[in-house]
Amino acid sequence: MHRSKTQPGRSNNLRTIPGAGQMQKEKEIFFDHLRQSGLKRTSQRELILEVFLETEGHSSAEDLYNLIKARDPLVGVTTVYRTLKLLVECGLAREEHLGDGRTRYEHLYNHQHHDHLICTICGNLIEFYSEVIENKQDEIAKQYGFRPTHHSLRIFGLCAECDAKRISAAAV
Amino acid sequence: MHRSKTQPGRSNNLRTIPGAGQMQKEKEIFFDHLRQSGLKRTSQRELILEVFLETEGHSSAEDLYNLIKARDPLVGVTTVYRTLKLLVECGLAREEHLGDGRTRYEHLYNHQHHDHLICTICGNLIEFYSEVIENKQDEIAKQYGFRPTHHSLRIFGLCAECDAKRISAAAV
DNA sequence: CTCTCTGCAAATCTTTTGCAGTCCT
DNA sequence: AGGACTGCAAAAGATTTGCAGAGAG
Repeated sequence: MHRSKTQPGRSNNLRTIPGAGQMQKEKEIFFDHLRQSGLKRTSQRELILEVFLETEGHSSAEDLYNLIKARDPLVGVTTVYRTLKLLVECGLAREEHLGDGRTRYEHLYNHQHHDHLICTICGNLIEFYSEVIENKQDEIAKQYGFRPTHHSLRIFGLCAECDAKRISAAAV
Repeated sequence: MHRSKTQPGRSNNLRTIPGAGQMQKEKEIFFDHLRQSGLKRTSQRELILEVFLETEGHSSAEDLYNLIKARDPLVGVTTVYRTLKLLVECGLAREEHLGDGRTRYEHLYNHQHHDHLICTICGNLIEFYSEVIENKQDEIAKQYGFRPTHHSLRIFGLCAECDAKRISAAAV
C-alpha cells in the first residue's frame, strides 16, 4: 500500500509545513473558538491541532493519534477524538468517509474544496475540483428548495497503475 | 428448513410489490449468480431478496432484518448481512452510506442511477440525476487515467421544510 | 454423502461515554 | 475555587466470524 502517509519524525521536511504564520492563524481560529464556547486552552488541544496541520490531510483519528503519541505519549485517544470534533466545529477540518470504516480528517481552512477519486485496489487518492460540477450541484439543490451545507463526491475505481497491472495480469 | 410460521401466500402485501415478472427476473439473476459461484439456493436467501425488492430502497440491514423477521422469525441477522453482500455481488443492490452509521441498500437492477440530497435535520432523502454531472465525472476520471466503477455524490443540508422551520424559529 | 448454510454467541473495530482525578482561568 | 479537561476502562453500535448442527444438490 502506497498511501502517502506523513511520517512522525520528518524534521528535515519541516519546510513542507504550511508556514509558521499560517499555522499561527489557524491556532488563533481554534483558540478563539474555544474562548467563545467557554472551553479551555490546553496543551493537548494545541498539540493535536499542530499535528493535524502538519499532515497532508486524509488522516484518520488513529493515524493522527499515532503521530501525536510520538510527540507526547501521555495523550489519550479519547482526547484526539474529542479535539478533532472541535476542529470540525470551528471550520478548520472536515470529516470524510473514504470507504474503509474510518473517518478521515481533511484541512478546511485556506484549502480549496475538492472531491476524490479513490482507487479500490491500492487506496490511492486523487483530489480534483470541478467548477461545472459544483455549479450544477447548487442549481439542483435550488430546484428542490434545498439549502446545501456541504457535499461529498467520491468516484471509486482503479487508478492508472492498478488498472495497468490488472490488464497485464489478465494477459498472462 | 424453518418455514413453520411463514405463510406461503402473502396476499395482502402483493400490490406493493413491483410486479411479479420483474421480481422473477431478479430472482433469476440471483439464482444464476449462486449457481455460478457454487452456492446454494435456500429459502432464507429467496425471502431476503423478496423483502429487499419490496422496499423502496435506502433500507439498512437492520430495517430489512425487521421486515424479514415479520415474515419468518427464524431468520438470523447474520444471514441477512451475508445475503445482502451476495445481492451486491451480483449487481442487484448497491451499498450507500447516508450519514448515520449504517449501510443502506438500494436497488440497482432496472433502476436508474441517482444521487442524493440528504437533510441533516430530519434525514429526508431526495434523489436526483444529472447528466451534466455524470458526464463531467467521466471526463475527469479519464483525465487522470482512472477507470471508474461507481460513484457516490451526496449533498448535505436542510430540506425545504426544515429550512422553513429554522427561519421561523429564528424569527421568534 | 459432501460441502455449503444457518443461527447463535462471541469477537471486531471504530468511536463514545462514565468517572475520578487534574488543570485552566 | 469551580467548572472544564483528561485518560482509563467500559460501553456502544454495526458488522463479522467461529462453530456445530441442518440442509441443498
